[in-house]
Amino acid sequence: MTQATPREAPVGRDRLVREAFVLFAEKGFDSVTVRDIAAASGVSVGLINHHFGSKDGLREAVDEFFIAQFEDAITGAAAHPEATTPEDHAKIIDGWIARHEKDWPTIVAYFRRALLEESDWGFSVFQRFYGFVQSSVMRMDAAGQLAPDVDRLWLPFLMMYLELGTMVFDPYVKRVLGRSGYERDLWQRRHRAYMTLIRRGSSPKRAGL
Amino acid sequence: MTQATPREAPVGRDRLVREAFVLFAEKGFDSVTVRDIAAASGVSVGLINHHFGSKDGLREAVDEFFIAQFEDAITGAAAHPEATTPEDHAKIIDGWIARHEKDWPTIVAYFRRALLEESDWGFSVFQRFYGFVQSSVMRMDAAGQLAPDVDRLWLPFLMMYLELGTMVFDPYVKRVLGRSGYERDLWQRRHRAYMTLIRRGSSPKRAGL
DNA sequence: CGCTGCACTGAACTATTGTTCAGTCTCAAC
DNA sequence: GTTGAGACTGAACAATAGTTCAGTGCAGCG
Repeated sequence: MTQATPREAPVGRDRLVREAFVLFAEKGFDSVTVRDIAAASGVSVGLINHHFGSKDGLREAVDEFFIAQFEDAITGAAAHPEATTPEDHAKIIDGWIARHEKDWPTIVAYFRRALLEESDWGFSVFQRFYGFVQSSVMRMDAAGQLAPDVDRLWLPFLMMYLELGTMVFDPYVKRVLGRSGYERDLWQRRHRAYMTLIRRGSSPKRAGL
Repeated sequence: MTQATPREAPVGRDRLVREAFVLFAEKGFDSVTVRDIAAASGVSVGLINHHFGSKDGLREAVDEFFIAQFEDAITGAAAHPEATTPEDHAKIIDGWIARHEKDWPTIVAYFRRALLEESDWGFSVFQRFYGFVQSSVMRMDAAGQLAPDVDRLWLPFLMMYLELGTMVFDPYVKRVLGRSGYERDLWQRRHRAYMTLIRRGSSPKRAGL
């Protein structure tokens, strides 16, 4: 309680969260045993329940750890109300990805599993991302950047599918193309393709059919 | 071996596959026990290993059962080389969905898991879907229906993301909107929004900025 | 020095789960 | 009627996993 408490960050707890994060991302929650995690962290099995009460408690801690990383991506984006065009909000996302380049594969893997499991917090991430994209679309609309016949309900979802789909289906793209869509040049091409599609679609200029 | 063998379709085996299909879709392979499946099917636990050798054997049988249903969707689509526009191929998909309306939620759930679990056959479905969409795009291109600056590599993937994203993220859409995106009116709206986006994008007519 | 609190250990415990197998029942074939 | 094959049963088995808990070591404190 006094200020300079000497043991404020139990080393075991910290290691457990980080190692569990990697293992959960790699193999999935059910397929990882507490003994795996303890071994990878170099601690004993008992420590997990000592700190987290149960394996599920550890999962919650890992989820919080993961969300904390996303936090600045979402709130950081919301802190840019001047972002009105798709370019703007895509740039914010790209910036965040660039900052997390090192552990990007692990983040993608964990996120995939979170979506699969339909956990509450997975939904909360989805929901906040939706709020971000949707308000972005509303601003575009207010600025007269949206054609009148565009569906205001579905457009945000479709934009999210393009963004999240890139993430979720990247393992398959990798197997089709032989390389990840997140490799720099491919990613930049995807970026342009996304912009083009959102703005002008795929039909040639002369009156779309 | 003679022609009219009386017990050609063991009732137990059949029920096990169908019930396991539903349970796997609902809760995921790992979360379903052989006892769950046996109880739901009204048979004994031993029967599973009698017919399938192991729980994994049952999974393979369920996968085959599932793929068999998709087979006609893919090959049926490939059997329509006259389909050139996005409308055409969307119509084929819609037709298939309509034919499977009854067990559509289960199919979506199972497919979701297959894609997110990165199973080999999940990839093969992705790959074939890619082949279908990609050749469809190539035909559009040949027919002069593609703007010159559209990225030929990414467009098929982006189109797939819109299609598969609707499927994979539907549970979340359901929680945001309170209804599934596959309910008829929403689905039709999404269909139009998809078409509009693919063809003309979201910008107003007067030269998209 | 003794006390207290806390991180940490690891053997033991318990529940669950996939698998096995000896045996039953049914039905077609001879 | 006997036989054989295959569907089917369910108690028993063995492995695995999450959890418990008595105990250790150490750091701060009076």
